[in-house]
Amino acid sequence: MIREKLNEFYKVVFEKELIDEIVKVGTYKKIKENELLLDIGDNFKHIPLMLTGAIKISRENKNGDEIVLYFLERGDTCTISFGSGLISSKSKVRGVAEKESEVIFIPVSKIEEWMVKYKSWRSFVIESYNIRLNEMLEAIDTLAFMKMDQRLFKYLTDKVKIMRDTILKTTHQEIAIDLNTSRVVVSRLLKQLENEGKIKLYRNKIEVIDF
Amino acid sequence: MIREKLNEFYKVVFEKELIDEIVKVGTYKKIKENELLLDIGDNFKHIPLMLTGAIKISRENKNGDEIVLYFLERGDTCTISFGSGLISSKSKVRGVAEKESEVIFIPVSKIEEWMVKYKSWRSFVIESYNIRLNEMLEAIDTLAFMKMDQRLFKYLTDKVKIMRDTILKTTHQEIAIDLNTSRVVVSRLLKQLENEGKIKLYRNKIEVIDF
DNA sequence: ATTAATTCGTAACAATTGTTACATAATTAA
DNA sequence: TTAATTATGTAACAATTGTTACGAATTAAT
Repeated sequence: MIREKLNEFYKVVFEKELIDEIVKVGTYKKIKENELLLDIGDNFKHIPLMLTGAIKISRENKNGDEIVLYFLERGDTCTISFGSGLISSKSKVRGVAEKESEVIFIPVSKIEEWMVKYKSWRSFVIESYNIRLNEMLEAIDTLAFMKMDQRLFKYLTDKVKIMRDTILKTTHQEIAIDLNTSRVVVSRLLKQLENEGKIKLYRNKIEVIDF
Repeated sequence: MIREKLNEFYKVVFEKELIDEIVKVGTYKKIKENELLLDIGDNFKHIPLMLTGAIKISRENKNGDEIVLYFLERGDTCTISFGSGLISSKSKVRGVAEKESEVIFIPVSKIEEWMVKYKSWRSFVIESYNIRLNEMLEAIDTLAFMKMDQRLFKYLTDKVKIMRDTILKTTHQEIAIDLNTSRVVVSRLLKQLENEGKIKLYRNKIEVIDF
């Protein structure tokens, strides 16, 4: 079962023997919408390989303020500091399923083991890190250079791509939390975007027109 | 010469054989203050191992707006996406020497080669990525959760640590660029910090009192 | 059906940040 | 020395973002 899923989503990358190993030690899991995969401070013994769905990765400070960093998608893995060697490190981010998702969990100990044995795994881990770093850079660009109206529209269009649906089921309050602003600000800017013809507003629902 | 420098700054980490290899293929270089190490878009064939000094890592968007991400220090390396396998990737950040620095440059091709052969190198690369990711998370926290006055003070105290000097030689304009704001805003907030007794202002010079 | 809770809209105002403009002081160049 | 350049201080105002408050519409609960 894991083998089929892996072949469907990762076959271009991994060697036959590596897939055998993944099948042996990996555990397949279905994650329900809004389910918490990992929280800040959890020290994780497994890293997830995404098969289907989408995971929202966010960050929270001590005051409880939150901000969404990026989304994980098919083929992604969340290798944000799995620690190396003996140190099993603690998660710095939160991951919540944005919709029902399928994931294979790999024990952290295997990451380094396989890095020695399999070139494809080595590339995969490094590539994952690079992708993660680029996502972080994009988040930084967004925060540093964009105003709230642009950030909001980017948030909406990003989510449309992730959800593969131009109709987003969400509330202004939820968006406000994800962008670390207030509901009133979101409502105001959404109304503005609607007046510009870029979106249409409904209760619990936003249709993104122009993306 | 490289061997001595390596032993001085990295001996706790690397195996004897690895150090031999670094000595063989690495090139030692002294970087002058304000010298550009790597620019955005450069595709780099070498990664730097920092020995002494400090490198300011920043990001720029298409409009030319800039923002400082973090500083590299002794023992650090800048492995922001060195690419894996065949793809030699382009730099997404800019690195400028904040003061005179010593660096050993390693050909990118060796990174993966040594990851197979040396456990210590494997740990080093992974650790570097993790450190980098954490720096990026800190940058994100700063941008997402702090107001400009706090960001400014953090900037000053971070720089004091890096420069190992409570007197910073800089101008308001320079700070404004690093924080992606305007000179007037920086002057205003600096004056405020001075009134709070946290800093003292001079021409081309800021003394940080409380850090 | 009535009540309660949730969601959204909007006004009014506050706080923060950005911009323009200009004056003064210090430094550098001619 | 004089003139030009650079760095800083500050006022006045604009734009953006955040907060409080409240009403209306919709949905959920009793």
